[in-house]
Amino acid sequence: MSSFSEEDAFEGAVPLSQRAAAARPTPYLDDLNPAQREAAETLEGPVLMLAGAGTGKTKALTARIVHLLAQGKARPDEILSVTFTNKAAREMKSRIGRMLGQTVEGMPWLGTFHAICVKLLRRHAELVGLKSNFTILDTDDQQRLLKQLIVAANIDEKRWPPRMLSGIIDNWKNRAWTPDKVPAAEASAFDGRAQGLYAEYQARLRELNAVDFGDLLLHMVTIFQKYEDVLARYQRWFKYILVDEYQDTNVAQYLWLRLLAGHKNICCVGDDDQSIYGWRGAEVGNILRFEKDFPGAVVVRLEQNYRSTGHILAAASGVIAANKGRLGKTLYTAGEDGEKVRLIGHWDGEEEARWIGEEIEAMQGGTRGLDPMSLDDMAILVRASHQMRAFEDRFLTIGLPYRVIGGPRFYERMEIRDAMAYFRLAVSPDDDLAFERIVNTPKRGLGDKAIQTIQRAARDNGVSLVEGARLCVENGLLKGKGLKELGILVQSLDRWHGQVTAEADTHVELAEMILDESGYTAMWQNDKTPEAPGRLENLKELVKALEEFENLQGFLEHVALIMDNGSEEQGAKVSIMTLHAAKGLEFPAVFLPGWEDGLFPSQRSMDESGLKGLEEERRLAYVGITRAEMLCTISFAANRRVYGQWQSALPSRFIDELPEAHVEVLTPPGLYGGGYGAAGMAAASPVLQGMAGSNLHEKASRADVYNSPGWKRMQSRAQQRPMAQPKESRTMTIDLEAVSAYSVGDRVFHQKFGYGEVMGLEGDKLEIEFDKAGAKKVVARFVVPAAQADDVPF
DNA sequence: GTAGTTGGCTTTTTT
DNA sequence: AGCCAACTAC
Repeated sequence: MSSFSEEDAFEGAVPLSQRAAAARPTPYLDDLNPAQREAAETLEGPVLMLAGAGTGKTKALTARIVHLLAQGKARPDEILSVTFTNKAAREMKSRIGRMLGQTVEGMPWLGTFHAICVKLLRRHAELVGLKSNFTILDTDDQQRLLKQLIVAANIDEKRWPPRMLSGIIDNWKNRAWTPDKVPAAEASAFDGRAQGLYAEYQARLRELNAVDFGDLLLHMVTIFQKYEDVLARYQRWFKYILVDEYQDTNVAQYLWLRLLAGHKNICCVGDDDQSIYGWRGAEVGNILRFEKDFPGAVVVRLEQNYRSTGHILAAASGVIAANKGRLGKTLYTAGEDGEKVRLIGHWDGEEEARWIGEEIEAMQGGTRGLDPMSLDDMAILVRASHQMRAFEDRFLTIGLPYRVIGGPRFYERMEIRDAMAYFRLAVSPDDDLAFERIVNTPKRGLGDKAIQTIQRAARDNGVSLVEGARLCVENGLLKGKGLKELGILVQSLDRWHGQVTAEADTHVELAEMILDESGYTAMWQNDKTPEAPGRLENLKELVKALEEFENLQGFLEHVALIMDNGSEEQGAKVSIMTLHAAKGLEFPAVFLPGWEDGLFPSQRSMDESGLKGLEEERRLAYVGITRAEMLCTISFAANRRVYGQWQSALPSRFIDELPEAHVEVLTPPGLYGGGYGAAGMAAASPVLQGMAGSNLHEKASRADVYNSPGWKRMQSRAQQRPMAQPKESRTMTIDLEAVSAYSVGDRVFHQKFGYGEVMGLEGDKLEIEFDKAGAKKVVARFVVPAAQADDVPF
């Protein structure tokens, strides 16, 4: 064994790390600050590590694990170390590996709650009526199953959509309520039928030998509560427990941890100020209650921030201070104050995107007075994903490379899920959900009626759908094309299953064969839609990913839990993502657009959760600001199109909570008269309502912003830097005229698509047949008459 | 059984 | 506005 072997540690042989470190017994503790060091060294008893943003908690956490190992307190497989995401687990693994100077194969219990629960549940599945080879359903499978139950129960699925039911059930599972434990107070949910449907759903899952994500934890909690011997065994086994992002734990996870920890050595790491997942069941209360739950707990505060400048930290602290019921931390930095947080207001969302685009280009070129910065070092963090669109549109037109983080995941794409369904069926022919998914994909002439026939045959005979299909074929219960095709499908499934078992070919070849013989690849090859080539590409990637696994089973096992994104693209790009997706990340320069009341804080959040919701939004603001290392720019727009309707809004109340001393106001008076914050806007707004976009400067109201240092600085800068204002008003004029400016037959030029001819007019959009790029509908202001193409600055 | 059309909904997201 | 799901017309 080449790695840190379990036997070595167990037999008492001195591990390499320890031998090499004989002179300095704990080199991994050397560069920790006192708080980090205390967190890493307090091994016995409950410890709460309150780690503010950017205070090096992962460093402390990894040092703690290394310390445990080096001190011989536990073997690598006796440490339970839980994270929320696979990414976090991976990072932790690689950091421990780096610290130890070797790979960490001996830490089988470092992983996500779900991954660890799968491992445990496979061992004890029979205790909750499952077989150990149960399948894990994702959200999509779950909802389709619920829909079937809703339809079967004769419930109007319009009024009571499956989505809602799945939400209710997830919620209950998050609180560790099995169907029989749902409190009476909740009985009215879903027209009073949720509880019954929940019970039915669980029964159906058991029939299918399947679990959903929530079940992974729920079943384990059930087992631990019911079978003391099983629990005791794991309590003894896990000598030390570590939990990352403790503020994000839900009730089920909390119970799971408490059961496993007993009253022993548990170290929870988290930050109550960064709890932003309340809406999916996270209980901030868990971290707030820690000292009560674990008497004698040592609380260590990590407050020295290594990420952000003084002004940025002060601004973030100022905002979060408005929240009640915090454990309380004071972040400080030994570094410089740096630039103040910049604040700017815009006329509308498009202008905001335009301005940010220009700022990014300026920063990239070093024109902002700072050193040139890579696009990789900049990020735009938005509250809701639909806000990304404005930036994508804008960046596409100016040719600024960007990447969207967190969009639809690779394994959630339709073609991948279809392919996976085929693989699942090949491995386990009784996977009914997979069968339903692909039985008519590609089209085999098997519609609703045929599927009902198959289902009836299966149900009547108490067999799986594949067997039901076989019966239908044998007894000629279907007709024509469908019958023939179904016969072929059943035969193919038999053959593939045979090969999985026989392992005659490699699984990669088998996978290719399945996709080929099923006609699935051909389906996309014959598809003329623009996304078809991409889908084929994804399928290739899927097959490539298979190579890293021993066999199909192993692959399916992993994929259910590890929903990673596809390959990383090359080249420097600006990142665009939601605030939620940004947690845990950091960037030298961060843009925080859309700080308007109703959007951020989100109206919905406040309506649904009141003060609690508002406070979570505020934590989100805190998370956003603390992502920035050097430069943080907050912006808002007076007008924005929401669901197709123009709406005006006031600046976010969080803007008023920013401590003035740490903010520089950039708002150009041409656009906004007011000082900053809601008060200023309220005054400026009526004026703005009446403006058509052309004469913005004349109508702007005067206010104290003219006297602010920020404005003075702006003015002095206006000459060095082509600022938004004069250029914008010109572009806006083009906007308004654009619709009428073209007629059918005009030759036009588009930044990205090149030259083309106008074929039609549609609102503010033009239908253009581009010479190279083909037919497209393009917003009129993105094109110019072909004759002017050379001298229009985009 | 499929293709085009209309109507409702719209935060955040990991596993 | 834009997306998805369900419905209606072939």
